[in-house]
Amino acid sequence: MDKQYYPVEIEEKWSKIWSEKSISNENSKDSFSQVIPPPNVTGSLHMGHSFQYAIMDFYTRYHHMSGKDAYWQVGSDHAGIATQMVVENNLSKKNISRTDLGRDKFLEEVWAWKEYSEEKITSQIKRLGCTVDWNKYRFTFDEGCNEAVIKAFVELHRRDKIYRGYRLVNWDPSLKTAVSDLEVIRQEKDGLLWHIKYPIEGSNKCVIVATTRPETMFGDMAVAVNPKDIRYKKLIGKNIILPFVGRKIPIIGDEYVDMEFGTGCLKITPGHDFNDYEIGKKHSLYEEDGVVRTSKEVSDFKPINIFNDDAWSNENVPKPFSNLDRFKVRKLVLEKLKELNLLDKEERHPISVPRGERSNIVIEPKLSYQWYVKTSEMAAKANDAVNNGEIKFHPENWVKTYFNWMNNIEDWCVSRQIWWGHRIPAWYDNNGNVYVGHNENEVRDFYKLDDRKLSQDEDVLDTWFSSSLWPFASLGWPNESEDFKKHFPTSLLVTGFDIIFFWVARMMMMSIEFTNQIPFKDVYVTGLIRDENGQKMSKSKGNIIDPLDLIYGISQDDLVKKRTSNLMQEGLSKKIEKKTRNQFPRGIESYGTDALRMTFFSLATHTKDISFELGRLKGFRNFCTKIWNAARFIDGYPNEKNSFQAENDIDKWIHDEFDKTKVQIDKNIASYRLDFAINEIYDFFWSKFCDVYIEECKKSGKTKNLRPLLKEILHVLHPFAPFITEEISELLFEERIID
RNA sequence: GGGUGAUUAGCUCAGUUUGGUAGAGCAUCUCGUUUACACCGAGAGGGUCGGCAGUUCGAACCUGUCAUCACCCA
Repeated sequence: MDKQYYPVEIEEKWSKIWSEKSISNENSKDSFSQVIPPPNVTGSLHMGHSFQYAIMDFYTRYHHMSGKDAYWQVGSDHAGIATQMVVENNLSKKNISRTDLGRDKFLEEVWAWKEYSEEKITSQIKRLGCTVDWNKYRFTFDEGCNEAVIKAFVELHRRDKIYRGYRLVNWDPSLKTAVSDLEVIRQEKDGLLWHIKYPIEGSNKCVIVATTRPETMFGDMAVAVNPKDIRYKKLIGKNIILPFVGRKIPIIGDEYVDMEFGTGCLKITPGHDFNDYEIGKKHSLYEEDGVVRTSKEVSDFKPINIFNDDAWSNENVPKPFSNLDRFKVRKLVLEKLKELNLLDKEERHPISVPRGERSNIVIEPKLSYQWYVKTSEMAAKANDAVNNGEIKFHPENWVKTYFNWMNNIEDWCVSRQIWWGHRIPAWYDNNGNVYVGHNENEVRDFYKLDDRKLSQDEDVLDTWFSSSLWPFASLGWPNESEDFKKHFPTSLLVTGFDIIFFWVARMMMMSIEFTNQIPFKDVYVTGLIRDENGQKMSKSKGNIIDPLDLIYGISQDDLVKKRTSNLMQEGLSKKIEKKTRNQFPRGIESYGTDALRMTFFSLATHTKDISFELGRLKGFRNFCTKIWNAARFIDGYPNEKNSFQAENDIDKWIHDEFDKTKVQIDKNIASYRLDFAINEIYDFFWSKFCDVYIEECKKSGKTKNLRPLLKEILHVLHPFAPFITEEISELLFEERIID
């Protein structure tokens, strides 16, 4: 054995071996299975991935070693909007837009990018030593997944659980697509509340409405007051003449109006606000010849839309306000209102601004046709599975979060107006009739259509739609594959709390819908890896650490270069460089994968935010070195015995301690407390095996049990630190632990 | 507005389910290089467990309340 422990050499050797073979106990009837949360093909893997993969790999190795047929499905995610944005950004550097290329050419670019990113990601997963079978690799946009997606969509449609509707959606004006409510991030901000005078028809009086969005006044269809409000009660039924537009809009009474808020008068803009939409619908507002009326027929409801796809004002907005960006419209409206003395006052008011998760642009509610999945019935079944204990969350507390959302779940908007993704299997004829089917021929057949011209829906599906099928689609569904039969439902899902709604809940709904089975039994919910100050790691904060840099080490200059290249904001560069040089005066040392892995386990506590601190990593590298040196010491003694046999009190003591440790570790593993488990083995190995037992053996000279005991310990240690244990096993015992 | 979580040694965190002398890693200090390991060994210092009140013989842990911070939903 080398005098020094060089993790990098050892790890490269074993990760290559493991990437070229798969482990399985094919003959075992007992299956342990899990699917990887497929990483997005948007770039490379970060700390969060490595963290979760360490846990998944731990459980795969552990269950494999206990004789189960352990299977870990590997793959990656096409990540619709995210990937399309990356490719668009790359193209924009060459001054090419996606519309310049057209749909087909653009998709070729995305596929090329996918190959590039996929290569990077898979090589990283391999380098981490993950025990997956690369022959079974899947991609959420491969042929099989496409088949699954189409089948799921068509089935849902034929079961009346998917529909096309015209309503208000969260519209991202920069990406020009609808997004789901989950993809909208709300940002608290200091804003202003404007009080605007609206003249009452046939009088010289006004009502004053308070609004945070004066630019939407061109879409106003009513002013609402609370019918209990004695100030305004008598105005109900009268009309307002909308400034600039001249539209006559009614004053309506609705309990929804908060009398305490603002002036107690609410302008109703059903085309551009979700609450207003509901009120507008309730009163069935519609415009006719410049007059807005209410109706008893919901079908009469017709909101007015004042913006185009890019959130510029459209032809429903009079000059000079038309054809302007929404924020310019606001500015101009306020100016003109002031001129007309219709702006009563403005006051400070905290507002929450909805922004696109990906684009970070302000989301504009917009009326459009979209496809929706009906969720209530599916959600109820998923909830049953949690309530009756079929699916368990670890830590248990996360069920609260789960139910918090599931009990208020809304229909899921699944259509996206982008190009990269599963095309919606719907066709339209020239009369606007919609037909859903597996392909055009099947559609004609199913609907018994003549040879009328059909054109397919241009839209694609939300990425999470395909992700929601992943646990069974990746195993072969809708085909009755061997993997599906043997490994579904899966045993365990390891994922972050941030995607419980996006992913976990939706997998549960879809799985029960299509397989009649739960997708997984245990959900191991992990926290999110933050920097040493608990801050989210992000490019713009300049605090990102690449897991590979912890494994290999990196010089200060290279780290600075990595953190400051490709920054969106130029000015940040100097600040980040200074901070980085301060924090890492000598760059980052090489710690190795085993040390990183064990650090992750020790951090896998029950908290949401996990601060990653190098001190912890250093401690586990020291531990690896300790293991190496202990093995090297023991290697100095001849192999005299194949199994441990206690010959004296200290032998009995250590084996007793070892047994106790194993019991604790098994318990901790079963209850998903790898932080406890790693502490157990750490303490046993260092404080008991090394500090006491080896020292006593040295003194007494009774060293025959050292080798056999080490061998036993290596097996327990292996899922925690696979590389070093496998290397030592080979060097000392000429045996593989995992084979 | 509704919800969840956090607050413990200089730093990063366990410990709270089943109340009973406060733990780990890193950092610090002292001593040690006689043959596994200085990424080491022997030892040491360091915390009135966010504040207040209560239950109890006894509270980091249970109850109430306040404060600060973070996140989620509307």
